[in-house]
Amino acid sequence: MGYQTRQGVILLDFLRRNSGKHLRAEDIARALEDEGNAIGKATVYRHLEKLLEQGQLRKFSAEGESGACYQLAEGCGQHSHYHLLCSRCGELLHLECESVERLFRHILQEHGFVVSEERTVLHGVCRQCSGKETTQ
Amino acid sequence: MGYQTRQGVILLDFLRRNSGKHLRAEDIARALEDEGNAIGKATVYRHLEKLLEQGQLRKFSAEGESGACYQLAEGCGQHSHYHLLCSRCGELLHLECESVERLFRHILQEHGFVVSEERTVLHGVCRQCSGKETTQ
DNA sequence: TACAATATGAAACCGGTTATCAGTTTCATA
DNA sequence: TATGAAACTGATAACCGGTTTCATATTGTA
Repeated sequence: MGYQTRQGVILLDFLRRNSGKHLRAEDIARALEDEGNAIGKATVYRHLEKLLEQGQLRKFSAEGESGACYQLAEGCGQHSHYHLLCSRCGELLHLECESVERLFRHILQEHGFVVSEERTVLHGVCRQCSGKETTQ
Repeated sequence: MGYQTRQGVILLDFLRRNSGKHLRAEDIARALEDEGNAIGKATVYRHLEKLLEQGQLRKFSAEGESGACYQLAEGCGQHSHYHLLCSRCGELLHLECESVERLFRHILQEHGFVVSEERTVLHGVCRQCSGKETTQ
């Protein structure tokens, strides 16, 4: 269950070379095509799905934008930290905070749910953006 | 700007009778049809949109969920609730928990980030699934 | 009542994502 | 090497939540 394939390698390599960016499936497919390593759309989605299941990838949907964004979850050092995604500017912030850990422990103990810090992204608006015009 | 219409009344009445539930547009349309008060899909969406603008309704659109769900915002004293998504079984759980609210307040005060409970989903593994074989 | 403003709903459309399925690739074994 | 079963691929079609269109119907006021 899990052969190594040309496409899988190409895709993972691409994600690594572009870690830090927010990639939409569509963009990935097109970029690979431009590089001369076209991979079928369906295959791209399948690999992204697999990486998600393995927790190697994060998926989130930016407000207003159509379609989900993906970002490799690798690295991310030793200390546990949490992710905050600003819906306005798209910035993914890292948060190290004892309170978050405490909450997740609480949810585990009181509600029986194991929160995966790797996969979880808190959505909202960052300090800079909430300072600006709150339009809309 | 804003005639009172049969459909508007029916929809709001339905929402009131079902406040507390998570309603997806699709479900609303079907339920009304079953009650013999069918309203066109487009009209349902239009009314939901209007209620949202007026702040009478809250919309939860989170990844992992298929389609947005709506809930009347009336009362205001009402508890917020949060979403837990189990990566194993795909179940979307609703959590009402003072601790979560406290954390979000903390993140706002200490880290300047406004967390959107509407869009945030905590990913992880639910009680049932973590009981079973941890396979994979 | 008359009529302009507004609302309705069937159907077409949209764009991201998923399912289908015949053909291809991988890899352990012979 | 050669084989074959399991796994993977990819073009395409289907799906799905949501939006737009537009001819028709309803509302409220003058």
